[in-house]
Amino acid sequence: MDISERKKRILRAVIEDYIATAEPVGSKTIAKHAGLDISPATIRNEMADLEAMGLLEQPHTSAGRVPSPGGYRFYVNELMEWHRLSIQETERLNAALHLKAQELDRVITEASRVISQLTKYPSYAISAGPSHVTIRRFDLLMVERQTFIVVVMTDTNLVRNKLLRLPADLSETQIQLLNRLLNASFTGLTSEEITPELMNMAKQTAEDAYALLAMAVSFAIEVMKEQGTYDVHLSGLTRLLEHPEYRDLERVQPLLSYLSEEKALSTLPMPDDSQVKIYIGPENVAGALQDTSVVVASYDIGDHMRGLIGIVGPTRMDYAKIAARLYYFADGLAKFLGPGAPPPEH
Amino acid sequence: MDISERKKRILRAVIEDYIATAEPVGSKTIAKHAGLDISPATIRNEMADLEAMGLLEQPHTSAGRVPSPGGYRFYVNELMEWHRLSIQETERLNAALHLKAQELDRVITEASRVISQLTKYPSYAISAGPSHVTIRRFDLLMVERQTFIVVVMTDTNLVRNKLLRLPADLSETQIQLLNRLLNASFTGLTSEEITPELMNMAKQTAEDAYALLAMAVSFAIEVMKEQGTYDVHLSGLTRLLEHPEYRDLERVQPLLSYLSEEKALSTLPMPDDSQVKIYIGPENVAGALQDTSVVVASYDIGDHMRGLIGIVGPTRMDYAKIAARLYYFADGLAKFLGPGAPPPEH
DNA sequence: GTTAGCACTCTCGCCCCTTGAGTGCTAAGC
DNA sequence: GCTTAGCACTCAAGGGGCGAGAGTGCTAAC
Repeated sequence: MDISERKKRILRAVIEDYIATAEPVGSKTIAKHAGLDISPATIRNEMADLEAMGLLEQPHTSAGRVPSPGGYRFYVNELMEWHRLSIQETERLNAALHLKAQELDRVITEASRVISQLTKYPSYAISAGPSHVTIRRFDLLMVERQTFIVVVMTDTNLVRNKLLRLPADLSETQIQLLNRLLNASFTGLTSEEITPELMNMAKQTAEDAYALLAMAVSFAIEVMKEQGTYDVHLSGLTRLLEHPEYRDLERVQPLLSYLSEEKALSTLPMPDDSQVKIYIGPENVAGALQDTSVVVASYDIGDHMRGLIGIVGPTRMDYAKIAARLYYFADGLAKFLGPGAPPPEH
Repeated sequence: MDISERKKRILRAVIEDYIATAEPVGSKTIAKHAGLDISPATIRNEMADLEAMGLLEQPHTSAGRVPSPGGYRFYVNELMEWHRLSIQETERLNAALHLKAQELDRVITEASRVISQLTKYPSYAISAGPSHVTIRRFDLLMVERQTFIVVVMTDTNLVRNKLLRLPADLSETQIQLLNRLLNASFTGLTSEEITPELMNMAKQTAEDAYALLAMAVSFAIEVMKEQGTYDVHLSGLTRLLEHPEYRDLERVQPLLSYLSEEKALSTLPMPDDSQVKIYIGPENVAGALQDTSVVVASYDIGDHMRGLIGIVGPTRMDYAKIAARLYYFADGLAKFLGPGAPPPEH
């Protein structure tokens, strides 16, 4: 976009003032801004130009100017200085990152809660599993007659178990045999690779105990599928109400309802490249997000797994600060969960 | 309370009309009620009496009457006819109860979601674990050098596992020994009964492998503790906004914020006797619930475990219908999860 | 190209008025 | 002595009018 230096400075002043106050910004306010030695009238002319370019908007004739989504976009792309976290801020974030070593989904939940608290916006967190999980190891345990435990471990080091009951009396030897069969035939395969033919072959070998084997395998498939799917979590929904743009019930309700729907969460932006992405107003696909912005950071947690953590808020938000915090936080999470991470403590 | 038959009929008419319309009820409206052949003037006199008794209230001088919390209480205790579910309703509830056989906490979540949908109020569900869980069985599996899986099964038939890494090279024989030791010494004990002395004794026996044993035991304790604690879940928070009493943001916000706090959920009513309990307005202890009512049903799910499922809404609610639905639903959940329940399907 | 001046526009808050619903009281009726 | 018609009174809600204030666009001078 071809735009004079002065216009840029004015645009930036308008946006930053509006971010801070939530009130339309007039020419006089900008004129008072240090560093800009021009009269309100000149600024008015410039602002009219900026409006014509689609970077500013007027709520009504006699109000000040407000940034348009396009204006925010231009600001984010070209004008914004990436916020440098203060020492206090990094300390707060570090403290928040001291999550207890727990199951992955607990970490996700907790991270989301914390980010929501720090940013004052609702936050969502997603852990996207790897696309190709395989089972690394099976263990079949007999608890008592007709009661068994199957334990599977994936190549992503996840261990899951299930209690099985079935009306079949099997000997210890049969169990051991079955165990060996499972480990020989069904490890290292993705769920798609476990075909009916394969199952049939197994049936030949372990006729008596086939029911148990089938249950163990279908549990394994379930675990692999579960790993591959997204796990989304949302926190701090009602923080929306703390922001002036949502003082009006008519305006919040659709957004609240949208965000409380489980399935809606999966329509939230989920970028799979870069580190911090910003979606401003109509850049969002979901209809209910047309007046909101989403800032989301993604991070690598090793083993082909990725995580996302983001926030949802009004288009008027301090993108610089929010993006910096998310970036830092995601980075911390990556270190905490990622490839080189230390084993969980006890 | 000593109160004439006619007053009762008027009170009931007021309450039921108010429940249906959410508007203060005037004497004329009541007079038109079939079955009451008295003039508005007489009704006005009676209503003034009912107000003096604290059963009705007037929002302002020239408005109709509105039930007070005490009025609702009297209605619930003495006037209300328990709603009989229609065939359609039981069918809807039955359909909703067809939950997939899954982990307990998934069932809880799902049940809460469904009840919220059916009642149009936010719903909470709690599974209260038994107070004395013990471990029934340990299994220690070696995955590879320095990597182990510990599997524990409680007397409530819950199976949990954890992946352990520790810098100790143990032989298969050692593992088996440890396994036997664990099963001999640490099964059948509650977490309190696992004393430092007991641990010390174990240390003597299994010196080399003590670190692994200690980790297995502390995991077991963790699992027992987890079982004993409450697990609370809330669904459909934003449904509050669908009700006219919450059209005002000032009024909803505190309630929404209260209910979105994780820890606040544990201050929700959790009766441990009877089957359906109703808490009206100020009968709730929590400050944020002074203007809301809570209806909660409890049910037995065997093994000394209990579940609760309840809803939160304005004091103006159709107690008869809501209570009947919760009762039916809780009953269904008890059958589904309870002592005589069939084993999970596959 | 910049700026002072000015008329114009539009929102917001305020006051006032009307309307309508509902009450309590009084006096008459059964 | 209870019931009821009649009536004056009260109060919330909605609508119109008005002034203040903020900000604009245009014009003309610098």
